[in-house]
Amino acid sequence: MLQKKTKYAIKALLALAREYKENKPMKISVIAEKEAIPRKFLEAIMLELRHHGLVGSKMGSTGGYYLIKHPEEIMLSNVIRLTGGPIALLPCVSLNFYEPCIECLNEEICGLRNVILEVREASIKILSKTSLKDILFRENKLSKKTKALKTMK
Amino acid sequence: MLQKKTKYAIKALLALAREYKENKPMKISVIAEKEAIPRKFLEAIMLELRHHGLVGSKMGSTGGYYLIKHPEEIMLSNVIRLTGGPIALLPCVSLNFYEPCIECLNEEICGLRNVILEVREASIKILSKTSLKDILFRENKLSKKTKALKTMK
DNA sequence: AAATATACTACTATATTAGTAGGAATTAAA
DNA sequence: TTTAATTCCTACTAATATAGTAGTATATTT
Ligand code: FES
Ligand code: FES
Repeated sequence: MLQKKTKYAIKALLALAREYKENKPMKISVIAEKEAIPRKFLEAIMLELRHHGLVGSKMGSTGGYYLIKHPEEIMLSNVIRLTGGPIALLPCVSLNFYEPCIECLNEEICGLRNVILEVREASIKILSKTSLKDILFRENKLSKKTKALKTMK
Repeated sequence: MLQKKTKYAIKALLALAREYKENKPMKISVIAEKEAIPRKFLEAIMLELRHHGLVGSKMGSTGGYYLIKHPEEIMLSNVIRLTGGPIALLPCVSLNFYEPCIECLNEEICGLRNVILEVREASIKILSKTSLKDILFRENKLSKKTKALKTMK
């Protein structure tokens, strides 16, 4: 499971992406309210995202956060990894959180690892081609669909 | 990430599967040593697997555990779920550990959920078609392959 | 009866996650 | 230049989950 931190980060970035054209900073308090994220916690998360170069910030009374890259350049796999979420199901197949399996003497011939590797590849394939923009696009598509369904009733 | 408990469970079941033809019980102490699993912990895990009907047991001096189903009938997705490991990356897309996302007012139009759903489906697809027997088969294939590579040198 | 297994309950220790408190530094506007 | 509003940063705390252990009861074979 992804941590809440990761989920909050994604939602916060989506909030920024929705108003990206203007590229003016959005306040933490605004993001927090829009996305229902604990304010202080979000503060810590945004700071971390800035340290990783995903967002920029402006201090002072007209300050806030803004995306540094374009919404179509920020991939889900990226955000997950930056916020500390391993995608792999086992440490022995994780690129960024690798640890050997002490019980398995030989990784190369481990059948379990081999399957889990396949799962990771399938997951990464999706997550690394899905950008913030793609998610917003899905949002639109989904809300149109449900609206259409409702009028049909 | 999968819990150690889940990984241990899979490895223990694989140990039973390797000698399945005989279908005679294998002692916890033997499994624990073969797979390098803490003995007492494995005891608790095997007990749980038995309660879930995956293995049977025999008490007494010639006792131990044995598979109840055939190795090709026990799917990885099954073991993961029984030992408490959610496969989904978010609770809102988990079949067995479902919880609504309080911050997302409407699940149906949540773009993030939509992507994570796809990831889950891709993972399940692999995990639910891979049985213990399949893993053993991979083991064989992999060890033949690495052997061949070594002789080439 | 002795030896040897599993069955079961109830802990403990450790690590991780989620979140908070409080103040320093910065900026803009009055 | 003061004030208000914001991010920046360090250092906590609380809650939860994971990993693993202890000890004893119960069953089975010899
Ligand atoms: S090497 Fe990781 S499960 Fe075997
Ligand atoms: S409903 Fe779960 S992330 Fe939106």
